Amino acid sequence: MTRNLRDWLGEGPLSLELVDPRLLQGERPFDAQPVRRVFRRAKYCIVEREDDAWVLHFRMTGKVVLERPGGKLRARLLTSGTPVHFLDARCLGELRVLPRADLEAHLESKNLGPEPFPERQSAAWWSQQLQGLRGAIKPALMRQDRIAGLGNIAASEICFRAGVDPSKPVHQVQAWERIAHEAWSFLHHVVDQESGPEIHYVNEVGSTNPFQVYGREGEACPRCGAEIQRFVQSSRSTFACPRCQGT
DNA sequence: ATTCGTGTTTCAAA
DNA sequence: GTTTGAAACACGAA
Repeated sequence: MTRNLRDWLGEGPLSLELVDPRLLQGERPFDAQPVRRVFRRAKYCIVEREDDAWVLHFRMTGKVVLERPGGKLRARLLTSGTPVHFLDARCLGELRVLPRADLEAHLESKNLGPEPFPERQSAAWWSQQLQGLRGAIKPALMRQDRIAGLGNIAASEICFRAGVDPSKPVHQVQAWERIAHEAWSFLHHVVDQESGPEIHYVNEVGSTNPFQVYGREGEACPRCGAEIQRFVQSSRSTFACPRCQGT
């Protein structure tokens, strides 16, 4: 979505049409200012204008699209060309606007760990980033302050691809080499595959599930055919193959 | 008709 | 310091 936004916004003047006032926090960016930069940090998408910075978070159901097929419209990003629509079914997404000078401090305050993507990180790096955590590996992979950007789906998928039991305590994990490889491989695969004018979430009507275990409770494991299990860790659904991952 | 669960983060409490 | 649970929200499915 960040890449799309970069393409769609270009470098010309940008302003905001606010539809749902709850979306916006901070300043009210209704003037038009040229776009300087669009980039991603963890799950935040940042649009820098001449004087301010917009920090977008899509939470679980937010998205930006050019055409508006349906869904709850929360704002429009207005350029000299086609407007960009911020859709958000559950209305948990947010847009924070702050002076550009404050951006660095703002991101700093989030305590985000380093990025596992797009550069490939080593087994030692993964092991080191999660070092000292008491709990299970799957929730640990979602710790934004240790490694930024992995969410509930990625954590399940990476454990599956690496053949690691999501419940295994971090300190007992040996398969860091496989985790490092599969994490990178999954992220590239999913970004590649999900690229396009609109991101489709798994739960949306008419979308097909592109994942190997996530959302596939009761279905056959793509590798061994055993039934995929669902269970809860840290109040989030985990999906895993009991045979491949030894759960 | 309620309750549940939901690609997340943050804050309080254990 | 670390981990867990609830809340913010809307809505289809159970």
